[in-house]
Amino acid sequence: MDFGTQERRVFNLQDFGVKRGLAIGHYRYKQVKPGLERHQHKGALEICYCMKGQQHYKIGEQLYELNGNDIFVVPPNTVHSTGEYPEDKGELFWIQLLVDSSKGKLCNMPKEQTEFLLAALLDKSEHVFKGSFQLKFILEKLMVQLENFDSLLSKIMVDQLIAQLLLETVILSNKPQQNAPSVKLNELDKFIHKNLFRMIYVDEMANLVGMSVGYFKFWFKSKTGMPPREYVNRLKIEQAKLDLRTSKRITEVAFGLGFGTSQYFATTFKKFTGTTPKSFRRLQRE
DNA sequence: GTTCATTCGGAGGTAGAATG
DNA sequence: CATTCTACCTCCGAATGAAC
Repeated sequence: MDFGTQERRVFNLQDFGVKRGLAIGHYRYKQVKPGLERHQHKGALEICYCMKGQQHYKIGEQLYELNGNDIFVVPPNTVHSTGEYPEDKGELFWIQLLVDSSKGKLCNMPKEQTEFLLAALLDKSEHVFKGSFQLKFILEKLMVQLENFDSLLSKIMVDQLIAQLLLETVILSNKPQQNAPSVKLNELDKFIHKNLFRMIYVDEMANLVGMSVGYFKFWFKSKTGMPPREYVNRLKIEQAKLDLRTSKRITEVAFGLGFGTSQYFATTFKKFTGTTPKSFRRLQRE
């Protein structure tokens, strides 16, 4: 049941009789992993559902940034990678579907419905758009079914869930994107940058925008896709990368960003970058 | 001396439901 | 939309020790 405890899993959809499917996968990393090399999926489009944290994709020279609750579609036969970025801390699902209609039906849907859905997705490829709670629900259910696949009932469920998933994804892709950055979020950003050198508590941020702490956390996550604390730490680590290019000692950099100890700074740094401050500095100098 | 991995308890943060 | 409550859990920071 708790597939979330495993950090990464991939299912081959062919094994489950989904003729138009290649693979479906899920990861939940507590710290970054090495990035993905340039690769492509022959005849298959890939949909990525970034649930938590952040993820970058690069197609050609174009870089795409996904935050929590974002969806991204990679067209078939398109070379893509995570660029210079790692596979980031966070949670992500992906599914690969064959576009060639001669491979059979997709989830037992009538042909024209399948082609309609896939065409709609291809149309939105290389665009980032917002997901929904419903999607997470479907994806988790799907993974549980694949994990405990035992009967015809499972097969029916899997087909149903994939169909639901695609339908929901297409509906979301057509929704107008309200990505006007909120005024409150801008203020917060300024506040955080100004106070990057010290500890920043969540209740301070909540006060700043005039919300209760409890609601603030919910609101913040719905806007940025990550909890307040993580957002602050990401910014601190970005600043740390700059500071490490100077001749400051690592301990100084740590204290300068409000970390209580250099040890804790090192672990946090590694969580978001994949390397420790010392080796990061060494790499920069080479 | 400096940096960082490991371990561990408590503080603070998070998710989710119930409610106005 | 905003608030409060609560059970759970992660993260922070101190201590220790190893590697350089």
